[in-house]
Amino acid sequence: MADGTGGLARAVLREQLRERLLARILDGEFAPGERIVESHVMKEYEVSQAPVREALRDLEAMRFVESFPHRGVRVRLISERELAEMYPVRAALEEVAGRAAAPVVTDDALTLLEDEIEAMRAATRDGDVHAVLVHDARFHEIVFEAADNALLLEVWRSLHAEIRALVTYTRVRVGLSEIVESHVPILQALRQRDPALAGKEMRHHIEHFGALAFTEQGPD
Amino acid sequence: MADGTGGLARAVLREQLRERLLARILDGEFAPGERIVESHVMKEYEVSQAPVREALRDLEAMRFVESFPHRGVRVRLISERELAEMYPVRAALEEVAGRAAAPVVTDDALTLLEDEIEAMRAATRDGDVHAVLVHDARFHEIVFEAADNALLLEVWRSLHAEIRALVTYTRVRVGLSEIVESHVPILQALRQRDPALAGKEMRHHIEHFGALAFTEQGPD
DNA sequence: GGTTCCTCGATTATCGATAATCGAGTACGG
DNA sequence: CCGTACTCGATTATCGATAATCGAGGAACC
Repeated sequence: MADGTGGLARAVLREQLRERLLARILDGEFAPGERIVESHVMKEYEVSQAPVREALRDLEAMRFVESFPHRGVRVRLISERELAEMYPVRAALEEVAGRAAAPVVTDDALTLLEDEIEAMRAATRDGDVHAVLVHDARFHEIVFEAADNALLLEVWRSLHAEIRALVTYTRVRVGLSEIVESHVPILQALRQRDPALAGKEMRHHIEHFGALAFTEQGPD
Repeated sequence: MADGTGGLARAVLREQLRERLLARILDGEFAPGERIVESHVMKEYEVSQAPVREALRDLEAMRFVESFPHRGVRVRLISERELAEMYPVRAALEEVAGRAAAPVVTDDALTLLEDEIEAMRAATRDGDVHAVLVHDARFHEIVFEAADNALLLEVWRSLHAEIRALVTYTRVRVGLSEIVESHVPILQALRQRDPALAGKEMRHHIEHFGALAFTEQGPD
């Protein structure tokens, strides 16, 4: 990071706090449902209340936390219902991204996508579910970036909290390698620069696993 | 408003400020590109800086304003490019909403939709473009509400700034009544509770006018 | 003449302190 | 016992003041 200070120092405090708190949420240090108390954060980072509040407000806009007047902020607890609601939205957005990306995707981006698939395969061999899902998310993000539509990318990113929550919820009984290999047709469609096909593959990819997550109850 | 006080008093200041500022942005009192200076707002509403900053941050999350560190906040200027980027995203979301709403739409909601169409017709007779677009937006919002998917509704609302900008940009050469009447097939599809058809009509509705707005250059 | 440095008014970012609000625990009356 | 009213510690919301930063304009230098 080349921060140089080892602590908080450069740039705007609010932004640093936001990043730090986000990292702690993603690491699970702040568990879902847990309160984040302004005064505690103040003391911990030795800053005053204003930047803490503003950082928390940013996180609220990013849907990672929720707040109620006079009752503070807590890490958002994403219900299965909300996760189920996400699937049709995400499927639609992914289709748009696939369609938009196909005609304009660069060879560099295609290489990056291939790298992510390889990384997923490696993680699968190690049985590292978390790593698979991280590279999975990154794969999709690359497609959205390639689509060259800033608004589309931003909207997709606003689902980050929900997508991230999959990592927690997913007691996926589907084989990891099935997830991984299902990315291949997407990459192929993009290679062919076929918008309709790329869109279709993206949509099916999401819908397929969405359906699995909520209809199948694997054994335990 | 039934505020009772005539000024700012009840509920959380930040929220009141947010609503007031938003109203002024939508009314065009704060023009796109114009700066909003914290100290001026402070004095005007006789509040301190913190709630003003937080209200502005909310508006930033809602995409109505943008801010840069140490350089303050300005009303977001939505370019034609961004507007063009919005169409595929919006079309996809509207299709999802139509599909989701069709099976579960209530008779009350259908009545509301009909009322909006009537209101659009009345506004058309008066030649009131602004009113037509307001009822147009409301029509779509009702469909999203009927879809009973909180996330979908929230995502759609996050495009509010862009949708609103259409009002400004739209030098639509298309006849107003064409816009208005193009809502009728949507309502019909919803009445029939046909998800695929409702989705298709919603998508076409958006794509049609999106295409018009950016390819046709009507006479002046 | 043009570039660089500096100053200064305006504005934003942060602070420390106060006021308002909440919710759990407790005392009181039935 | 049960429900209501009250108290109080914890926390959030707001304030007024200070520190940091920015951009425009002017002076000094090449």
